[in-house]
Amino acid sequence: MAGTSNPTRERIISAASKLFYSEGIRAVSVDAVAEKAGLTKRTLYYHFRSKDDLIAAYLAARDQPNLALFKRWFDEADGNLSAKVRAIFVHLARNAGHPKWKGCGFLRTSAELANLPGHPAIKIGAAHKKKFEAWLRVTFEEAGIVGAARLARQILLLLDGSFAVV
Amino acid sequence: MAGTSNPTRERIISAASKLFYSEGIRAVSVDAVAEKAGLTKRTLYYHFRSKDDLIAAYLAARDQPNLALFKRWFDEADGNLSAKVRAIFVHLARNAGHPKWKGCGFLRTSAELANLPGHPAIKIGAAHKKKFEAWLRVTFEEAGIVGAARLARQILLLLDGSFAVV
DNA sequence: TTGTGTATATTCACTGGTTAGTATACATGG
DNA sequence: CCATGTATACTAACCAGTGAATATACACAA
Repeated sequence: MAGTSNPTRERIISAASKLFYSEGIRAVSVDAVAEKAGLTKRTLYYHFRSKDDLIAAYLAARDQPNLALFKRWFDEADGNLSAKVRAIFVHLARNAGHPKWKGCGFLRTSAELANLPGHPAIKIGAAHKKKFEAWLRVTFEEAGIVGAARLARQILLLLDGSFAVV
Repeated sequence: MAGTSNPTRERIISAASKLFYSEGIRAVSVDAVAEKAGLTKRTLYYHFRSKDDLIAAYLAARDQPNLALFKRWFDEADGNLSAKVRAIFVHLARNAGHPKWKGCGFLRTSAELANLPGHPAIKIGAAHKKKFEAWLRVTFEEAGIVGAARLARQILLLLDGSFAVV
């Protein structure tokens, strides 16, 4: 049931994650994911109904860790609120210098699936963004910032811009 | 020779433009482009060496008109420099409301081709961005803005953020 | 004017390879 | 014996790119 961590399933998601992120979703075949995970495509299809399901699971698995990472960057930064927000961008810039950096997985996925507006993966990406924006807004509100919602929105805009590659 | 406008070639690019932008590059087959252009795939391959060539031509064809549009939005806006910059974002926001809006074609293309770093289309996209940033910088410099380059860079960042979909 | 050659442009039919997804059988532990 | 999980081997579709033939147009010689 929900929450039951299935090691095989997680191994598949982990393999998919690496391949989908570095190569792109449409460029990676289900066979390639299965091979990377060390099992057969048929086994993969036992754990996932379809490739679309796998894509959705890939993004869903990135959701929490990604948010947690951002929050950690924020929390662990010294200084006032402004410095903490800046810390997120600084860390991001550092990551972007890494050769494996390929931009935001959520943004890239939604770019690839732009012709499938109802795709579950796109909904997951949108929800991810909304969660982060909401967290920012609440954080600003608790700090007594006026126009917290507006500021959160602007920061998200800048963040998406930073995420853009090329 | 260069500059010789070939109507068939342009018809193909026009068809490719519509399909690539609305559906995504990898989701659109060469056959589909040929059919949309009202000719055979083989004819398409007479005018373009490969699909990659066609992709590059698609982006190259978007380069000048896109820049011209942004400049026009800027030039035709009333008010001071700040208002003129804001006009770009206002127009963009209006476009983004249109149902056909799918974000920035250059960004989306480079997202789809992220696994092919040397692809000519990616270079065209990068050059497009650089051109616009350079134009912004020169415009700011002529207006006597201090830190024109820095400001141009920041605006581009915001712009990319605005372009992001989802 | 007529015939002929040549470059441009277009088509039909095909190949070789890849892909998402499946039918079926085999294992293994409770 | 049965549920869970895994593998082999397949299908049906799709797709980028090609070989070979054909049509059109224009230049130039007879």
